[in-house]
Amino acid sequence: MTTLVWLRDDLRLSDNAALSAATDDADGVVVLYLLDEVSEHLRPLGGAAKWWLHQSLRALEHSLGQLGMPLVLRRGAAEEVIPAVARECGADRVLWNRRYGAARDHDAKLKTALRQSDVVVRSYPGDLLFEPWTIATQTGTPYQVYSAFWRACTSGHTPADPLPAPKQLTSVQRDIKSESLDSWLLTPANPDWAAGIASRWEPGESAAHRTLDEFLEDRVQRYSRRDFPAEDTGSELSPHLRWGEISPRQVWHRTLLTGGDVGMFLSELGWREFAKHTAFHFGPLEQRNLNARFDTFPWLFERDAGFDAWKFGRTGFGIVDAGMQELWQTGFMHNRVRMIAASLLTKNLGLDWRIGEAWFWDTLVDADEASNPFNWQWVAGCGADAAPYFRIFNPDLQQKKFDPDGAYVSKWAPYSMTLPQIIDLKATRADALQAYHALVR
DNA sequence: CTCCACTTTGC
DNA sequence: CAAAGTGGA
Repeated sequence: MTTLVWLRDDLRLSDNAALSAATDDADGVVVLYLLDEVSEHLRPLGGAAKWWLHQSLRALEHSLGQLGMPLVLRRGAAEEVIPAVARECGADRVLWNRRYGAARDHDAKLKTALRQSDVVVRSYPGDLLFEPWTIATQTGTPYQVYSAFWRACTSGHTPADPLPAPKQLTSVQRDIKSESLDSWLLTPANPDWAAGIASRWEPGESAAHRTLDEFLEDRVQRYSRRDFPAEDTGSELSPHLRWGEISPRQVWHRTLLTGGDVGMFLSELGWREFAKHTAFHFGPLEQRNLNARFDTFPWLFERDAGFDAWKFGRTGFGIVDAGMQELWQTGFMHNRVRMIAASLLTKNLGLDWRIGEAWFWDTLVDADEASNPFNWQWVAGCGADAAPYFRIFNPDLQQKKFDPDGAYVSKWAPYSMTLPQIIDLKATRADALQAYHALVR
């Protein structure tokens, strides 16, 4: 028996069910990563995500290499390339870990096609704590409210124990054709805008675990201060989770082992879970409003001067400008600052949330198919939330509250203090309230 | 059916 | 302290 393991959003060796299942194969294993930029309905990766992917594949190549296992790189449509590679290496078994977004239609089709040509196909739990179909209300419908969702997850379910990394894998004897990672041009060359990203982040499985260790050693106990962006209490795990360099099950169990006041952190893992379950049931989330009532909402869809100012942190609202600079320079923005920046775009500038979501998609190293549009919709008011339409952040007040000594603003956008504010908060707030009110009336 | 609870915020 | 609508048991 020869096994093809197809890695996707699971660029790790430990807690990788598909990879572990291949260890019993003595004839040989082929491990493949496929860059699929042609299949329909797959969202093209943003620039920052591509940068991360490149580094993460390098790290994966290295750790597989220590097991004597090459990483085969291919490009093309999964429905063509996977069967072709299976034929090339004489694989009679193909294994992968599940995806829960738009790609799962392709996976399902491929599974059927491979089985028709007598290839054994098995899929395993992917990058979630719980399979989406196992969490439902008493009437069997998906949850639409976070608190009830998370309550249901945490009472009555326990995430599976993580699997250890395989100790050995038998590589197939023959040479399987592989493309060169550099030829994919995932990292920018001219100009190299990724320097700031590279100095903040280290992709790869071992860095992911180091990041978790450092967080659990100390910052997790200050996590109640997570709303203060200058205090660096975040876990910094989001991009590692995005690429599956670490699994949420590993994070969950290691965190509980640490003990202490970890509930608040775990519930952030819960938000990630909720976004992904919501995308599974109702996605894709990046185009349609979850709440269809908002389909007639008069958001502007113009990438105008206001949008340009927002993009590059020149709005004159310090905390927003600082966040946008942090994003542009390092591929990341603090969670609360994301909410404030998104609120300014959707409520005060009156722009369509999809415009802001697309910018985040291109610039965030943790840009996630579910979390990113889910959270934008939450702020815009059309998402999975029973909150009132009049929840509009005031960036000046938010700054006073969460960056009281101005440390965050002076770190990222000290120039902002002298800029004029591009809109009048009071007037635009009133406009937004009126538009939202017209919708619910 | 009724009742609780809701990543709130701004004033 | 009020703004308000609804998911979920």
